[in-house]
Amino acid sequence: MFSQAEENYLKNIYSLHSEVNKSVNTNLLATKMNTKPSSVTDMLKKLAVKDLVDYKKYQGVSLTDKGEIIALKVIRKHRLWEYFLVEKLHYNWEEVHEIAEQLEHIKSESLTNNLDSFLHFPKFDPHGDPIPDKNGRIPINNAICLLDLKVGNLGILNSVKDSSKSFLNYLNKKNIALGDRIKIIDMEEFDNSIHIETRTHHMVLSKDVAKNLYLKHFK
Amino acid sequence: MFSQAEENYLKNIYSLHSEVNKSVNTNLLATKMNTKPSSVTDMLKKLAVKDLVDYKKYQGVSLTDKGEIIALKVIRKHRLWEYFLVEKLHYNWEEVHEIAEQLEHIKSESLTNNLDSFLHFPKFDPHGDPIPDKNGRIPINNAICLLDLKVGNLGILNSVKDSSKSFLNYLNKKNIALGDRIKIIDMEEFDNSIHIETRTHHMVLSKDVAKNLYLKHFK
DNA sequence: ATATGCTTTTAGATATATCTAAATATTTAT
DNA sequence: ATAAATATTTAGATATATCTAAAAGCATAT
Ligand SMILES: [Mn+2]
Ligand SMILES: [Mn+2]
Ligand SMILES: [Mn+2]
Ligand SMILES: [Mn+2]
Repeated sequence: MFSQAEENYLKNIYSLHSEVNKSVNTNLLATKMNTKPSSVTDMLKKLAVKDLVDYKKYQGVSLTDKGEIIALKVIRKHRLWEYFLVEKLHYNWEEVHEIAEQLEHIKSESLTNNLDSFLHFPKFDPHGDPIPDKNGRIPINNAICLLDLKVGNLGILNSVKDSSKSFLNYLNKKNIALGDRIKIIDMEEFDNSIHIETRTHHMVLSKDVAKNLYLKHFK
Repeated sequence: MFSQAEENYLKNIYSLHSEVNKSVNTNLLATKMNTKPSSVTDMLKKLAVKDLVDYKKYQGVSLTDKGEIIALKVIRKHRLWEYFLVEKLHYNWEEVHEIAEQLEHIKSESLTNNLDSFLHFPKFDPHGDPIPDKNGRIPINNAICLLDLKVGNLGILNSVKDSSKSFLNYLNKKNIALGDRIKIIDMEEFDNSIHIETRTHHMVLSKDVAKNLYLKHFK
């Protein structure tokens, strides 16, 4: 039905849209997808013709209902496969995103749903991201970015925004994992670095790390 | 490393080669791959440049060692995924080939080997075809085509050559499955149809059916 | 309100994988 | 041995997805 390239555009438009909450612009999408703005423009025209995105020259792009349905299906497959890789094949959380980038494009509704059932309908992937159900519904996730908390707040690490090997290996090295209790000891105005306390350690995280950590149940 | 198109050519050259036991010709490959002879010629040139096939104009094609290694990896993945789909996701044997056509192109050696281990290193796929191990070794399978047996011979259905939905649904309807005992009651010279007896039924199979059935342990 | 710079689009090129139609080589039959 | 039939390749076209370089639109700062 849709090519891998098209599916990747839809997926990335979806995820940028949920970050910026307004129509996504060409350069941002190009950066995110590691391609050139001119390539993005070409593809957006094509997706617009297929009624998958709303796109007007120079005005940015957003998904149509039809486009969002496709995006959510790809995201559902991506996260289900990641869960499979960790739970059944014993991969670590830093190894699975790359492989799931391929598996997310396998076309078979029945495969997706049978996999879901085999895994007992998991609600979250190994990075804490919610898995859309077969109707495209996602549990709302009110986790808050570590950067937006205040000194003294306490929370449980709920999810990571960056699923790259390099970021997750950094967390591994620092012994930080999903579910960890994190307390904010201090925030440095100058560089937005954050001094935190976990159950076992004290450490200072840079802004670039903190912006990818999302917490829940804080107070 | 290699595109899906290239992998599909290598796989099909491999399987035709093991059928005809001489270099594979353009038209045969075109028919098998549902494409045109001119497309085949184009691709063979490309594969020859990459040293994956030996190809001389008008002389047919065969795999180089390098090409055979790739082909066996694709076949290994295809059959492991088929086994997974049947054993873990409870698909029927007629449903899995199509999905495996996609899964066979996922690129990750570790995924293939972890899947193999998760499945406890199966030796045969749901159609009775041998699964190459991680070194590309295949258990030799001396099953014999039903067409090549004689009246009075007795055997166990070992594998099917055609894994298409339509053929396997035909076998389902006739209540024929791998492992069934089959005895040859009569062979009709005129149209090569074969009268067989299973544990429960008598039936007549056409030549087109019989040529896709392979038996073992006959006498 | 206009010039400057940033963003976006267009024009034209490249690479892959296909196709149809025409040309050429090989095989087979007379 | 030649002609006819068949198989294969070439030439030229199409579709997708990308790129670079140049042109055009938009935002904003003086
Ligand atoms: Mn991921
Ligand atoms: Mn992808
Ligand atoms: Mn198969
Ligand atoms: Mn394939």
